[in-house]
Amino acid sequence: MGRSENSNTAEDLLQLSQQLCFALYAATHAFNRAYKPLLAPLELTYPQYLVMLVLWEADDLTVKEIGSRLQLDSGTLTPLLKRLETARLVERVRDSADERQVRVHLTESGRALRKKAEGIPKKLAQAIGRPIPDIVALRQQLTDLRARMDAVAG
Amino acid sequence: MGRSENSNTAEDLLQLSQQLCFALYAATHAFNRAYKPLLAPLELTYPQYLVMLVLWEADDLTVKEIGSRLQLDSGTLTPLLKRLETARLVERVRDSADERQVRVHLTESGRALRKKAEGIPKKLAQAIGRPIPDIVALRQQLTDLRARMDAVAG
DNA sequence: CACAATTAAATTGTGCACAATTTAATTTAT
DNA sequence: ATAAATTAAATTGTGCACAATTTAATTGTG
Repeated sequence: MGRSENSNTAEDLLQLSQQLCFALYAATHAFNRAYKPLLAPLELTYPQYLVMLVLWEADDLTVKEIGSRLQLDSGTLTPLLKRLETARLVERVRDSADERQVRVHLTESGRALRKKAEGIPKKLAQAIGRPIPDIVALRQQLTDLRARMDAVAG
Repeated sequence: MGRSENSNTAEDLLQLSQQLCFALYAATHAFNRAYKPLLAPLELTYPQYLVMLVLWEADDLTVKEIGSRLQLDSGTLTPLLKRLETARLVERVRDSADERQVRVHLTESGRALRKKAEGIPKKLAQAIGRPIPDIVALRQQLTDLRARMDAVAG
């Protein structure tokens, strides 16, 4: 109000970036809530689902390799992978060639779960309810944003 | 590859929406990592910072009111607010008119902290490093997305 | 008025996320 | 070959996030 479009003050700028952070934070939580009922039949949490997606794409990875794909460290992954092992979806075995590494591979039921998971993204896409190009563009913007943030935070 | 732009199969669509979810998830975590060093001097976590932003905008709110602004429930807020109280940034008092409610208000040092926080969004905006209209557009898209997700998940 | 239903916080329990440290194996540079 | 440095997981501890339950106060209804 009373300020032209081309004279963004420092305050405007600050406020805007705050809103972006909060919008991101809120959208992520809303997404997680939307995923919950879709993942419930598989008895997976969203982070567990991400790990399964990674393994469905490339099986038999080390904890480190899974971590680099999802930007998570062993402090997060070790207990998560133990839960997946307890659920008989994966097995964790020390690499005999390099005993520091633990290789994670799918069990038969881990591979079988993929079938049950196939319907999920479609339902979620319906929930998003936007044209494909919009989804692509938004995804790309978020990926760029992440790259910038990573560059800042290391 | 070998598929025209206008023939998105069900699989494409599924894959795309998966990527959007993951991009959102990854961008949020990258944001949190970028915030950490900026919030460290204030000794606040990002969720604590969000609560302080809410209170700086409108002081003396009930736990419920804070929760509706941030989409968080008492299970999350009660321990967080107790930590802010321990840090002497807020005080929690039962409402004498309705003893079920707890009103949260800033202390003098809670109000004073705002000065130290003022520099943060600017640094973050620099980290984002994009033109204002792009930030506005992205924020709007995320807000819309959240609204759709909330509509689905209740 | 009494009592059922509702509401606001708090509590309990599970599961990330991440910093910091520890343990053990491997690599590198003497 | 051996000591130092590096690497991969695991562990420890803090702080969300959220479902489910509990407690206590208030409101609504017969």
